[in-house]
Amino acid sequence: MDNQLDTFFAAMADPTRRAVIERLAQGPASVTDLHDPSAMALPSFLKHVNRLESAGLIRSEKTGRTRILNIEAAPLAQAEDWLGRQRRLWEGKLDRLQALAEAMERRKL
Amino acid sequence: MDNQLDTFFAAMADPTRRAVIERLAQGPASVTDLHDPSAMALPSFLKHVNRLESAGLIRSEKTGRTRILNIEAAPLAQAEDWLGRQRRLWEGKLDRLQALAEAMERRKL
DNA sequence: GAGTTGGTTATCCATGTGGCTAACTATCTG
DNA sequence: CAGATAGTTAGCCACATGGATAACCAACTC
Repeated sequence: MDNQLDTFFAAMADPTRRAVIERLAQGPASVTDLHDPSAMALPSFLKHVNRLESAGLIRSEKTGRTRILNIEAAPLAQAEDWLGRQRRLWEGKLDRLQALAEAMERRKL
Repeated sequence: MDNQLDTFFAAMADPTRRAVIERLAQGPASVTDLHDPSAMALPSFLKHVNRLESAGLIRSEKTGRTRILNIEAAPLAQAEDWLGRQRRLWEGKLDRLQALAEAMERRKL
C-alpha cells in the first residue's frame, strides 16, 4: 500500500527539498554547495538530502570527503504521468459534458 | 515561502487522498460515495476530504444534507508543469553532456 | 414526530517531521 | 603533525498528522 508515489510526493512537499531538486536539475553539486545559500544548520539540511536519496530522487557518490549529488529523473516522470492521467481524465469528462450541453442546446433551438 | 506547491504535494502524499482524486477524476461524487470502499472511520476520512479542499484540489457544494465533491484540475496542471520543467532541464543537460562526450570521442579517433 | 441517513465537531492518542546543538570521524593542506 | 574542511551521528524538542470514539446537527422518509 505504501506506493512509490507516497514517498515521492512526501519528498516534494518541502520547500528546502524542492530547492535541492531545482538546483540539481541544473547539474550535480556537493552537499555544502547546496547548503551554502540556506540559513539552516547543516545537520538539519543533511536530513533533507538523505530523505531525497532514500526516496530515490537523487543518487550520491562520495569521493574523498565530499559527496556529489545527482538528480534521478525517472521518479519525476512517473509522478508527472500520474498527474497527467488524472487531469486528462477529468478534462475529457468536461469536454464530453460540454459537448452534450451544446447538443441539447442545438436541439432545443 | 509557503508555496502553493507545498500544500499541493503534501495533499498528494497520502494514498487515501490520492484515491479520492482518482475517483473524482472520473466525475463528481458525494462524501459517503467516496468513503464506502474505505475501511476507515468516517470522521477520519472527512479530515482527508477537508484537507484536499483547503489545499484547493477539490471544490464542494452542499445540497440538502449531501455534499458533492468536484475535482479542480488547475493545481494538477501546475504541479505537472513544475515537474516537467525540472525533468526537461536535467534531460537537456544529459543530452548536452552526451553530445560533448561524443565530440571528444570523434576528435580523439 | 420518530427514526434514519449524511455529515460534522470535539477530543484524544501515537507517531512522524523538521528544526536545533554538541560532539565526532575522515580527509585534505600547510 | 596541526589545523581546517566536509560530512555524519546522537539526542533533544515542538508541533503536525493520521487514526480512533463519542456525541451531535440537519435533512429526508414513513
